[in-house]
Amino acid sequence: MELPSELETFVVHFGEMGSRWGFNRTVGQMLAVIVFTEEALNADQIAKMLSISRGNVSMGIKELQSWQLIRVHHKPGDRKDYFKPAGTIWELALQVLSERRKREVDPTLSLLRGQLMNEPGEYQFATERVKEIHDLLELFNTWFEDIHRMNPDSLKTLLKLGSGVGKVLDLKERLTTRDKS
Amino acid sequence: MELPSELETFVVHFGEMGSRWGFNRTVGQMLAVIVFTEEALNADQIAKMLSISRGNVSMGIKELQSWQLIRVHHKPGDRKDYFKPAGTIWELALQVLSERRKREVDPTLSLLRGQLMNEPGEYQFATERVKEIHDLLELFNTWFEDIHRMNPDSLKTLLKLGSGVGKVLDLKERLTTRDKS
DNA sequence: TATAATTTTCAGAAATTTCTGAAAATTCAG
DNA sequence: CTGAATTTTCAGAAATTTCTGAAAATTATA
Repeated sequence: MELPSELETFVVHFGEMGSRWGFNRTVGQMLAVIVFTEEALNADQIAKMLSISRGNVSMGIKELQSWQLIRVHHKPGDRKDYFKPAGTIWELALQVLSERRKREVDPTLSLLRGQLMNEPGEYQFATERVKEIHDLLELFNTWFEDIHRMNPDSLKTLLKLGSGVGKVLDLKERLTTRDKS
Repeated sequence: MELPSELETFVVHFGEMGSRWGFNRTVGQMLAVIVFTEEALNADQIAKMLSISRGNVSMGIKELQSWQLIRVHHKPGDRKDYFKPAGTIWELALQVLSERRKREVDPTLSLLRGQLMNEPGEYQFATERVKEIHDLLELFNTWFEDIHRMNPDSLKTLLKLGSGVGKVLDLKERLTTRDKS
């Protein structure tokens, strides 16, 4: 199992990108070979394709599993673990977003929450900023949770509509605010 | 200008977070002191508050400016540069998202685009994945661009609605598809 | 249970990133 | 212009992250 040179560009690139997503270059490359290869791959194959040590692959696999991006498969009569993507491209993308939200937003949110509990109000200016950030993240969080539950097709429709949703909202407004006028 | 110990927790925390957003710990801490402090700060004050070198502050400022997160101010009779956040918390958050999109999505998109041009179709499986990722990112990109233009209030409304939008869409569907039936 | 196959761990090495601080460059007032 | 104030640069040092590979642990087979 060689890394086809046609794929090399992608693998290298997704390595670079991976490091922006919260895991390191090698882990990004591992994800790339797993996603772009049709058959499931075992650890030795991955090590060989990327010219990295077996131990490194083991750690990378653990990382990708903690992100729930890959899944283990077994072949009859073979004791090795084989790995495949944990879903379609669409599902993987949502999963990356979801994990990043968890790692980037949640810890901040709980810190801010805690602080707003105590905060006796001495640093008024700072406290106001804390409140603003808190509300923003909370809003984002519930929105994302909500969105994440939608089935892919509705979600795609929604994305395609973009800010066009604004217009639909106006429409809804006109239709549902009889009580207000 | 001392760093009030009440703020230390936040500054440290936003340092950690900063490194998840694409800049390093120190740059994250610099952003935090600038955002949480009411008066504009100069480079020496920032260096002192965070106990880092003057040179480091200079580099951090450049970074934060490249992200368009801070802005320089001047005081009459004072030649130093003073820095303030480049907008409200809401605007800063959008700006961070916007820059991240630019740095994480755009490069991948152009690589994929280029590849789909050439690609004579030898690695069918991989090519399909390339196409899927390409379409997904393209969809996300236009959606974000669209959304980014909305004024904060409409955007807030939209976020609050969350997947409730789905219901509104159904409503719209029923109201606008007379032509189809 | 013994042993062969496989995976995981982790100490130290290698690579990368970040930081310092002195020197160079820039800016501005007189 | 001159020179003091300020900012920027960047080589090397320090800190951090990632990687290797051999040993330990685990798992499955016979």
